[in-house]
Amino acid sequence: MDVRRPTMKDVARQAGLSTATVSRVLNGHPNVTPEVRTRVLAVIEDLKYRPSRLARGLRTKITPVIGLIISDIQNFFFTSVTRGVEDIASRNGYSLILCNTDEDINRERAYLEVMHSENVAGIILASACETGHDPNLYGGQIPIVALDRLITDVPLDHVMGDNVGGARTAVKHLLSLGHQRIGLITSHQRLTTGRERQEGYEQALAESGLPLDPALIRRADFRRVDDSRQQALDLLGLPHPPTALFTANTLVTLGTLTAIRERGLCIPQDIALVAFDDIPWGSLLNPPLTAVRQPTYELGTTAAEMLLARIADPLRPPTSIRLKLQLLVRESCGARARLAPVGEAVADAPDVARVVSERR
Amino acid sequence: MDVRRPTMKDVARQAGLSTATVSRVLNGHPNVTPEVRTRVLAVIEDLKYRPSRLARGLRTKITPVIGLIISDIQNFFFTSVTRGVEDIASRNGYSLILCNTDEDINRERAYLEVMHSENVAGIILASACETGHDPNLYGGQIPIVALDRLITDVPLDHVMGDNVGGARTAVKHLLSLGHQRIGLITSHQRLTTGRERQEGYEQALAESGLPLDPALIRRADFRRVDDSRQQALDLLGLPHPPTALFTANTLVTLGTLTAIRERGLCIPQDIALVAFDDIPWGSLLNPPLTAVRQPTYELGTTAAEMLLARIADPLRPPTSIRLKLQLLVRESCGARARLAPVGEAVADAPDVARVVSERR
DNA sequence: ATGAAAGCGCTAACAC
DNA sequence: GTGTTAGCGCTTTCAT
Repeated sequence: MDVRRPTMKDVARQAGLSTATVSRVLNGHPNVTPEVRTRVLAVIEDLKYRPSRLARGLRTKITPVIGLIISDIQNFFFTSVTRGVEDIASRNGYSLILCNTDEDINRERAYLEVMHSENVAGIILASACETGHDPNLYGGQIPIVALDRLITDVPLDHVMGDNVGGARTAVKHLLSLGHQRIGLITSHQRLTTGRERQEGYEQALAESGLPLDPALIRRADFRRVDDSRQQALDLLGLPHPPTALFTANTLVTLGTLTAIRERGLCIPQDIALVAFDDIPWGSLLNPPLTAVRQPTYELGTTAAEMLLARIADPLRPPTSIRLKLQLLVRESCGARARLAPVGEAVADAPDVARVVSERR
Repeated sequence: MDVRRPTMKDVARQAGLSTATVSRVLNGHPNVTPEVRTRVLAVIEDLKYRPSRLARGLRTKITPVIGLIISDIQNFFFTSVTRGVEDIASRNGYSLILCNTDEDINRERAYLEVMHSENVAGIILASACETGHDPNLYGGQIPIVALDRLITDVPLDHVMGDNVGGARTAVKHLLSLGHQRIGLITSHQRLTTGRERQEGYEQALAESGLPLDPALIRRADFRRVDDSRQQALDLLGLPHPPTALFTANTLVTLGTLTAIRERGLCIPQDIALVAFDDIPWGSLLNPPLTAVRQPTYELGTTAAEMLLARIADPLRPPTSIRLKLQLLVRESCGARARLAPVGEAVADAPDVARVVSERR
């Protein structure tokens, strides 16, 4: 048994042709007799020949692979985005290398190095930080689309949600419910997402003429659920505690819910909550979670399409897309959830979508 | 501005050496003067040179990449496994290509083709089916470790949880609570996981001398949450409905919980539930979820280590590892959760671990 | 329409 | 210790 994988040479020999012709068949070149073409195909089938991407990539300098670098593979936001990216990629003949940095800038760099040396066609990147990027690694000849997080020190294409608008709507919802003291638990300010969501929070308060109480704004290390929990406990333990909470990302929401539960508080009687980012189990919580939902899958497809466009035309000017978010109001008693559009209004969006929810 | 990436030749020229020497430096070869070594390194730094993995791979026939093929990237089970794989991989200088088949055997094949032609060092695979694998694709020269799901038609290494034992313990727990009519909602039987968990269910009943009521066993298309929901509704609507439910995987659990909620039933008063596979939000549900927990991260690290071992020694006999599972009993009132070891007892496992849980 | 041959960037004998 | 050289498997002129 021959342990060696068959090469193009083997195919050529067995078909009594040259490797050039085999290559032409493989690449759908016009100048090939149908007769020859079928013969080559037969031999390929027979030998179970599979072209080496390595060799091809080395020669052509292009590989049909795109890289996706995310910071938390456990986060529903990113896995959902990934599916979007993947669908567009595979539909266009690209395969996907997915890498998880765990919010570690060094791992991010390492993976970028890998992708450079693998010569991938393009990269979609949710960077662990906003600035401090080596232009050589990030601004090189390989196209990069920044996902979810703004990168300000290198000119790139961007795809992200309308964080400010989403946060503003979330807080306005709480305001409309009559809350006057609304706490914010967010992440550190290294990431634009955290800052933008805080911006939305502040805008909403300002628009209602409410003062900003710094004591109600907390930052948690958003990788450590326990830290969010602690911040929430602090907030709830204040002499004059907030009546509502806005949590700026999934991990913070998790920690906050844990804290609320520990304190034996009930939502919404004791404390109201609106979360940024929906979660798969949101409707099963008690009460079901009200959240600003990002169009995660579309974020993924959009980023992938943008990357493909840039691969096709490296010279097009950098573009930036903000996707509209929706506030998903789940009502525990009303047997329904309301979907309210959010952020920069877009004409073609439904004003209110209604989905039947669970009884309780 | 030179758009071309610098090559080894460029480095060699600028350093006044041959490419062979540069290569030696890069690969930590002994026969290099320290003086030369530092000079080369300086030039590399200066030129921002990065070796091409493509060329290297083509030449050496090995690439420091391992592939992980999973069937559902949205599933916590797999993302957690992925982190385990990733940690071991990167610790050993490998990068990870992650591919998502969406339970589609054709996508699985396509990705395997990709990995073959990328010449990856090895593959960890959660296959979409038990049999029907092309030995050419699955039994070729590239090492494969089967993860989570048994592959019976090709001899491979296996790493998976003790499904039978886990399911048996789950059902025994329900029996110990006094339940006599226990429903099972599982997946189709194409996958060994579903069959094995049913096996455990049946064993537990048999050991208690209870009859098997086929009406209480339901199969759902486990990709469609709504199907599980429907099966659960059916079960709950029976003239003589079960008093407890055992759900065999996460998606089924999701559908079942939705159904229970729709029916306005309360756990555990109206219906008891034990799930196979824990979920991140399990402790936030009301009541918190009792589940058989798989050691997901360890499943990943174990599979990766097994793969590395096989890469190092392709001739070692195929081995199969079953990891022990634990029943995680979360009690809503008792302010604590109990961890009971499950499956083939292993001596060094703690008998009972206690974690403080939330008040309610 | 097909073949010969060069070369992509790297490694590994083999010389010296 | 360092250089020379021959490929790895493929694509792509340039001939024919």
